[in-house]
Amino acid sequence: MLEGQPKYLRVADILRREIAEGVFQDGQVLMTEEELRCRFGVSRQTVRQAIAQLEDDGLVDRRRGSGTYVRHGPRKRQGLLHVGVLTSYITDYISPNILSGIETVMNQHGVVMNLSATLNDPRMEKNILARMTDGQVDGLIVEPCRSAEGTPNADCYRHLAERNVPVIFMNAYYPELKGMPHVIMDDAGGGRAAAAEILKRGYRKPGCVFKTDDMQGAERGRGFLEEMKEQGMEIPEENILFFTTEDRMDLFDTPAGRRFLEQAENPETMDSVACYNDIFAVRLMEAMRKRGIRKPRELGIIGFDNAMVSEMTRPALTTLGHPKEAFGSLVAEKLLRMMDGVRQESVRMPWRLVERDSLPLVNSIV
Amino acid sequence: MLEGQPKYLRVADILRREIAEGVFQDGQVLMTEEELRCRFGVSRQTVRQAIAQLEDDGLVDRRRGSGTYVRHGPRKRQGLLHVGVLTSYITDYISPNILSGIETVMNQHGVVMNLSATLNDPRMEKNILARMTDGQVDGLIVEPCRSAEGTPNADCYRHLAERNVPVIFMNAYYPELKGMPHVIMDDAGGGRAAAAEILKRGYRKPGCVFKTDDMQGAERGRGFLEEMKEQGMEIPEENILFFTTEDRMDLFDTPAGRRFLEQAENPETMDSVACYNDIFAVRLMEAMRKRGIRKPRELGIIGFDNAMVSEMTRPALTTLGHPKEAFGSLVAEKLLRMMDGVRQESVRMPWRLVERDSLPLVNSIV
DNA sequence: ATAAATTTGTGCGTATGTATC
DNA sequence: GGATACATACGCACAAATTTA
Repeated sequence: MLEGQPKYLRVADILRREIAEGVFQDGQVLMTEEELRCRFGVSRQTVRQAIAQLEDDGLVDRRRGSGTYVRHGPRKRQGLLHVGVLTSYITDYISPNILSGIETVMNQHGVVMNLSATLNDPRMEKNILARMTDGQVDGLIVEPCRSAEGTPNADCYRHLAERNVPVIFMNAYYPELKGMPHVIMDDAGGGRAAAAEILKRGYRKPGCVFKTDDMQGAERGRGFLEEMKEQGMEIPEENILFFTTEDRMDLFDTPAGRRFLEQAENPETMDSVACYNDIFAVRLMEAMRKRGIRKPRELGIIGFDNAMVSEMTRPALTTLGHPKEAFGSLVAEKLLRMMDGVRQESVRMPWRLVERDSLPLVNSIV
Repeated sequence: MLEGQPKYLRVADILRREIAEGVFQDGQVLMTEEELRCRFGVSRQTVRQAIAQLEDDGLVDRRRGSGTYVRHGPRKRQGLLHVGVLTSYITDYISPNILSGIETVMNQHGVVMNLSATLNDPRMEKNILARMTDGQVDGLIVEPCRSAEGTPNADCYRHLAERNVPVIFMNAYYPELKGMPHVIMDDAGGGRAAAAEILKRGYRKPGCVFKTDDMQGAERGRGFLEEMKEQGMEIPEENILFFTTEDRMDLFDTPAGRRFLEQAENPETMDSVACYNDIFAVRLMEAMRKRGIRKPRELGIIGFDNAMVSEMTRPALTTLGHPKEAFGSLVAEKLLRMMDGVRQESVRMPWRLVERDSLPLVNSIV
């Protein structure tokens, strides 16, 4: 055979491309085996072998006595609807709360949930998407990985879109995927709110710790610094600590982390810190306590998310509260509506300040 | 064709079974297409169609010019391994803790987790299994539904076994599925421990509330009643409340539940209760408090699982502690070993009494 | 090292079965 | 019932890869 490739694969490729290009309408389509036999000048067996490939890919349905049908849009399943959920982690931090909101709504609607963790790794994301794409789900909720960098998996998402599998993003989104809605927190606004609160409470030497490889961190940091600047507060570079997923485990043991801690030890150079989230707020407290040079109370700290830990630390964390369960429910409900064919707009939810003990008024510090 | 089934499927089934039974050794095996043609008296094409099925299931490898090889042990995948996890609920009660243990281990081994909830409904279970069976996962962790009644989905599990997908059950198991290992708590032993503890602390009018449609509840109840009997304590029927998943939401609003509460209100008829788990222990406390007739402190209560709520109630719950994270990790590790082809034994883990305030010594009651 | 034999892969023709319209 | 279209089944020929003599 010319080209080395067997005939049936070449036929399959041609048909695959034509289907992708929309040559065939959605209803009853694809020529009969007999027609294809004539068109390509091969035997009917070869045509069947080619179509078997397409069927494997979920591109066509063969119905005995009726014909071979092109399947644009999601595979019609008998029985229950299935929804895929991709998060960075399943049982970490506030994920269980968000998932609980999603699960509740899905259960109410009798929809099966299928949950996988990406560990914030785009390769993992690709791998899971590949299976989801294989006609496995009727809808998809995704928490992006390293959203500040865009995604190498845009093709996978476009592929889902081509099959009419609705996708909604939560907590962040990939800017290159225009058509897909998202539900996020107002991260830039949260950063501004944190800055405003720090200044309102009388702090004059603020610092901050923000993650830079996801959209949430980048936006929170941007908002924070902009608000500070607009209110006339210049923050020296040494008081700013940026980090990425890589050093999330031992941030305050890195050179940059240690330099930051030294700044934070001295009340003359730093009197308050806005932290990417409650985990890092707690880690900062621990690191300060371990060094034992300043009492934690002497450094004002504000976190993000209002995670469980924020209630349990001493002093209890002042933080911007993430709606968690309500957030998850909203995402789930929007996805269900999309699965009903109703277009959904993106949503940016506001933060709510949760005042506890870690960011006291300046003159109340002992 | 006789039997309605096409020949190629029947040939495939026979071969599948023989592979499962180990008729073929692992190295070079499976007879050649020509031999199979003679053996089954069908054409070579039909044999090839049958073998194509097995190949789809990942049971055999075909190598041109060489032969068709049986693949015992897990399917070699390109890319990552995928593990399916089926639990009753994802975010309820102690599930997140168990899942966290599983997730940690899976992440350490670079295995993708795929999580679905059955809502304790065998139909849901079947639905999810059907997709998992479709060559989607390399291993499966299952928390059974209504395990006391056996399962209508035994076929699905056998189907998985035939395809060399290892399955491990947790918290309970289906007795009809002999070959598959499980990791469970020693529920009967826990029931006995609860009974012994109640008597040791001087209670003389015990009652109990147990679920009957899952193995855990049935075993806990059995152990409890047996231990009581062996220690010479007869429990009147009115002090025993059995229930099923259906009335889990409003147990103490059912006729039987209300009768039980009336018994519990009177110190002469009941002075202590062993509860199926911590949720029902808390519900019982609430129901008693709502009726307002006795102070909760006057009724000794012991729960199961050491869930988060058990620390937060007043009085804090005395309970038998479930290892949760360690339990999940153990399950995950065993499954991974099974995926490496190492047979695993079932495990029954012991309970550990967590003494708090809800089951005080009798003479210390005010 | 080469040739021959073996084994799976590809391709075609034909006949018949069965579901759908 | 008849026409149509996919499903199953068989036989044959040759190609390509591997193993064996």
